[in-house]
Amino acid sequence: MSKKIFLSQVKNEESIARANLAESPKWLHDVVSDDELVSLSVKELNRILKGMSREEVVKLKQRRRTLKNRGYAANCREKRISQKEILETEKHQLKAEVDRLQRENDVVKMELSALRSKCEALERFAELNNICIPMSLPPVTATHASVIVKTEPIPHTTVS
Amino acid sequence: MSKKIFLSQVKNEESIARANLAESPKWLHDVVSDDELVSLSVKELNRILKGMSREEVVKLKQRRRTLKNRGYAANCREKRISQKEILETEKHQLKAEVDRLQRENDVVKMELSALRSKCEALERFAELNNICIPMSLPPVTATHASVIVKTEPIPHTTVS
DNA sequence: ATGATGAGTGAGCAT
DNA sequence: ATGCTCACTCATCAT
Repeated sequence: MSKKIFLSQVKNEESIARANLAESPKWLHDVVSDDELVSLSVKELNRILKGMSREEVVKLKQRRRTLKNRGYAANCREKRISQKEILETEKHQLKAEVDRLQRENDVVKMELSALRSKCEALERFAELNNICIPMSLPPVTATHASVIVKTEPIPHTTVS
Repeated sequence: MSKKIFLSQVKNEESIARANLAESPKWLHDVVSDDELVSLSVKELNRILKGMSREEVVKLKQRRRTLKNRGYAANCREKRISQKEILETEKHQLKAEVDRLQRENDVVKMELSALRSKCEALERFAELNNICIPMSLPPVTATHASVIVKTEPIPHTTVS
């Protein structure tokens, strides 16, 4: 799913100082570096923990937890950002789709308008010339949707 | 624009302990509460600062800054959330618009299809009955957009 | 000085 | 134990 970030975390001087002075004595960092400590498996961690005092074990585990948390926080932020980007992408795609449909709609409506005028003109022409159009050809105002009618046989009846 | 949050910030026990012990001695909180301190104007703050030692002034100003920051952070989080909600709302609106246009499109296309069949039938009827249609009534395939184009001028020229 | 934001920390929840 | 997320603090940048 999401890319994991645990290595190469950057700490500013203040943080480093705090970490070194308050959380764990310098020599612990000689045993394992941050990057190592955070990526160790529990088995490997336990091997390193062998021969350490209770307090040392607690300190080291706490440092590991803190480093992990640092990574989790970074993931959390990255996830937040990428989700926002996804939302924006989807939004732009929908916007493009709306524009496309709007344009298509305009075109079809103009075609429809032109064709309707044409059809009405034909009917007026027929009426003026006393041509009787068969019942099977309904007036142009009818809008029952019969899409597949192109091939129907046209009944032709001549009247005057 | 955005609602400001400075009052009623919640701190957990650990934070309170840290604030009390490390950042400012208890008695400073007797002078001004957090809620007061954070909402004071500079003038009012200076009045309180009168008669305090340099160090006390610095401490109090730092506490004020920290409290302000707490509020800024809360605003920041809230802003993040509301912006996400805005994005989602816009997305849903666009989705609804797409659906609406899609439906409208379908309807218009069906009308167009039906009308086109109708028109073709009329012309075939005319041809079968040797009726001569005047030149001013072009064939149904022509689509010069003539009459009731209520939409704005879209830059598309040829359609069929 | 004030406000905003990225990164790091611990608390607390869920698995 | 691990992972996530919230609230907070601090550093840093902009106004």
